[in-house]
Amino acid sequence: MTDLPAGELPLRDEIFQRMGGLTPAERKVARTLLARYPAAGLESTAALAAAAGTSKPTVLRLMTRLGLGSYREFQERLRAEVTRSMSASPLSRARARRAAPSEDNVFLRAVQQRAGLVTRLQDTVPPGEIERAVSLLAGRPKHVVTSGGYFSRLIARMLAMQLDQLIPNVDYAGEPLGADVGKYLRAGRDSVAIVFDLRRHELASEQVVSMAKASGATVVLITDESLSPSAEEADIVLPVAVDGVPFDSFAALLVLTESLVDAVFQHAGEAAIERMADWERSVHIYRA
Amino acid sequence: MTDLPAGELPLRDEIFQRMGGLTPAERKVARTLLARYPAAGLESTAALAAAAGTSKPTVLRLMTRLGLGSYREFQERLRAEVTRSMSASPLSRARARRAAPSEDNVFLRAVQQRAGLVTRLQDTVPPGEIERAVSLLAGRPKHVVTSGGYFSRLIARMLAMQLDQLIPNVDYAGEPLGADVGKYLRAGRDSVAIVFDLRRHELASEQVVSMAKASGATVVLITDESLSPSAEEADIVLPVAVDGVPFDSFAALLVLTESLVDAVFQHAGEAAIERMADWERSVHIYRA
DNA sequence: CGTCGTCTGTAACGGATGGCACAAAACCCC
DNA sequence: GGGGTTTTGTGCCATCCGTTACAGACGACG
Repeated sequence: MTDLPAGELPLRDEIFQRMGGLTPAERKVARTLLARYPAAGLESTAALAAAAGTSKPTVLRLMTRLGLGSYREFQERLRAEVTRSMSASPLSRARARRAAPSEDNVFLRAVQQRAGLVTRLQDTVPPGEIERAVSLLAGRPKHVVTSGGYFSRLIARMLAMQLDQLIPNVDYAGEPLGADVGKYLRAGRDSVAIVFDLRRHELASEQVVSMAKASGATVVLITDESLSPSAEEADIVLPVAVDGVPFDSFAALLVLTESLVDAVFQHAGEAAIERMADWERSVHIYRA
Repeated sequence: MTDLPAGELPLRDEIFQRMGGLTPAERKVARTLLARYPAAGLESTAALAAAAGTSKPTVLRLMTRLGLGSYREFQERLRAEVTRSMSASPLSRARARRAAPSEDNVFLRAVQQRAGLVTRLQDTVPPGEIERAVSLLAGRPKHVVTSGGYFSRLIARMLAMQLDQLIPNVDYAGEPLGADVGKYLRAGRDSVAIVFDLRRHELASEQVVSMAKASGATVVLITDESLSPSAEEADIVLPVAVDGVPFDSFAALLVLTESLVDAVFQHAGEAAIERMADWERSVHIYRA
């Protein structure tokens, strides 16, 4: 009963998986489709295009590329999928109750919740997007800058420190619109700007992204699942789950950046190892 | 479970309940709506009318009678409901992952490894130690200072920022042996010093712990499983798993601190909420 | 049987929709 | 740097949409 026709994944997964082989504008559509699933796909082409920041034909081209026939066919499949998923919903209600092991230990509950966020990372970040980010960073960019919002800047800083061990010319911009503006103006065609912008999106991040784009840099945006407004301008978007009660958590964010660095290391090989050796030699910390 | 705005039942229940007060033709529409929910409602008025064996205007009259404004409004509500319901059930995801091309993905391996570290947190940190740490911080200490090593200072800083939202007089000491030494000398009998010292333990951390102890502060040490040398002097020791290849990970460390903050918040109650409100009021970040 | 009120379908209208051809723009590779 | 290719947006059309006005159908009650 839960079986689908052979080869027919749920649309969400189909899109998720094939994101790598899309053109940039198509990818923007795919992103908003996943971010607001399935509502975004049940609206009109015009509405979807507007939400994604592109045009109607791009939406239609996405459909043809995914091998779904017309947009109407796509919507029909979506509706069928939704109906199937909702008629099975009494089940999911039971799951939800079981998933909440009502332990009165506040701390452990917080830990488990965050462990869940980390696990979800495999679902929120499209593999294709990661791959692109990794080869971008491992492909000897001339210059890499990171920056973030009020809290997320700390993760940005950590990313910069870790990345700096692997590749040259990595900078952290604490005040991208102030004292550190030069680090962005220096950016050129193969620079990379990594921008963090999480929930309660800050106005400044949009300006930073625009500035980076304007100077020709490739922009990697790391944001929450609701997608920062800057997502429209960014070249690569890595969405991350951060929601928790009462506080949002950076757990998945940190794991994402660490794993990104890890992957870059594996990908860059020789050069990275050499640089790490240099690093170890010149930066000396007094050990116990 | 899923709490809705007051008075807003799921549309399905709303229709079901008010079926009695409908005209026969309207009831036919309602029936097909319920029979093929929600797909039938996401199609056009013409399609729905045809499926129900009536005419378009009847469909529209149903909407007005149910107090939903236009048909488009109705569809919008339906879409929102569907989205909410589907984002709560990450049921189908596992399939997609299994079906994915089995490139032994470096990134995913890194993520999973870190997820493991977070899970192990429940075993590495003694519950009693956590409990003591929490009641220490929630017990209105006069003063709290955090500091860390070369990398871990970033986590220390984050902890300070988060804690600062809950309790007064929280400081981060970037250079505990340099410019920020005053923050430690100020410490008294009920001050708390939180020190991070991870693998490749740094000499400086021992000095910091000694200094804090000397001035009467209670010392909380957060360290890796092999235990920092400073563990001997510390009052509370929270061990955390950090080991990974090729790099150690701060994932569990961050989760520990966040969850600690979470627990302190739950424990401190009223006072913390009040302080958070103040914080929210005075610190304003420009949002998008 | 006629009249009233309610219920329902037909017809028509403006606006929005999905789809398409075509030209501009961006990109890439010699 | 420039030729060729890919990618993307604009303008347009036929169609379908949601909505409204209107008139016929039905039933109740005098």
